[in-house]
Amino acid sequence: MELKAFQDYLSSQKLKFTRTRLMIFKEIFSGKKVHPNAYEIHKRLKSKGHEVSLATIYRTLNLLVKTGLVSEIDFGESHSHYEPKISKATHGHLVCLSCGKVKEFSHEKIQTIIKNIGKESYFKTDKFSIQVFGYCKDCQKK
Amino acid sequence: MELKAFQDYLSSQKLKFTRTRLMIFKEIFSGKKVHPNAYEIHKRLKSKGHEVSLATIYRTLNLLVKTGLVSEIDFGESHSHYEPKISKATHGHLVCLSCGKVKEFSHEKIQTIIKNIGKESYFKTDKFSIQVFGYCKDCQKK
DNA sequence: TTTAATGCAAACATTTTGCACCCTG
DNA sequence: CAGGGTGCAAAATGTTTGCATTAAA
Repeated sequence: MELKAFQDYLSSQKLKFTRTRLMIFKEIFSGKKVHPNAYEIHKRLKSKGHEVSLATIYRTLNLLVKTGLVSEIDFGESHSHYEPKISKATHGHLVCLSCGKVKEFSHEKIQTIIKNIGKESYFKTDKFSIQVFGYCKDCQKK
Repeated sequence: MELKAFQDYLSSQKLKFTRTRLMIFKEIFSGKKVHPNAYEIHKRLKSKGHEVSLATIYRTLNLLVKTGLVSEIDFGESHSHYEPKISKATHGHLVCLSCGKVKEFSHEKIQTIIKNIGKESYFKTDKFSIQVFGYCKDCQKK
């Protein structure tokens, strides 16, 4: 599982597996379908009585992104959000322009198409991100 | 053409069509396949002898985005890039992780697929963006 | 006990804003 | 000439970094 991979990465780099890193890791891999930003992680940990500085949260997030276990995503705001890269199938996000809610979707066909587009341009595709902006079911009513 | 649309928007909002706004507009719609950020626009204008403050550039960019004539795009950096929304066909970007070069691609099939994904979720799609990251032909050689 | 991790505050980078003065309509 | 536009500097945001202290291994 992912925690093991994180620990392995840390020891391979002679880095330390600390309580703080574990808490941040858990907060992202908590299973809830959320895409927290650094501040939200900070807030959630605080509400559980864990005072972790924002600086450390940013440092750990960068570490997790480097390991490849976490993706940094952009919802058109001025800050980044983070999500576990558990689902092997690449997925995109439906972002509601009214309430900000985010819903994931996945579609293998798109993945195939994009790989082919890359090939046509002699471009070696590493990863891709799709953000779809619009209005969710609830907000359309208003 | 787009300049007319910009002028119409300005007068409809009782805003003014100034020399500065025209220069910024031209810099984005210059026809070159570039996706400048605010600072690059500033630099390019300066090199032509036009001293425009960054604040004004940002204000004008926000205005152009609001009119719908310009799109704000994100290449995974800490700042936004801007491009004219001329091409009716939605397109994505191939962003080289090594040299930063950006190449556009378009694919109607993806557009159709995404519209359908929206429908399945009762999500009213407004716009979407696809960024593909990888390595361009030249950088693969290194 | 050695080396990395953390918190804090300061530094940074990008973008926005308040205000005095300037220019367009 | 009235009301919006602009430049400037300061503020606001989000993120990173230097350094002294703390804690893994």
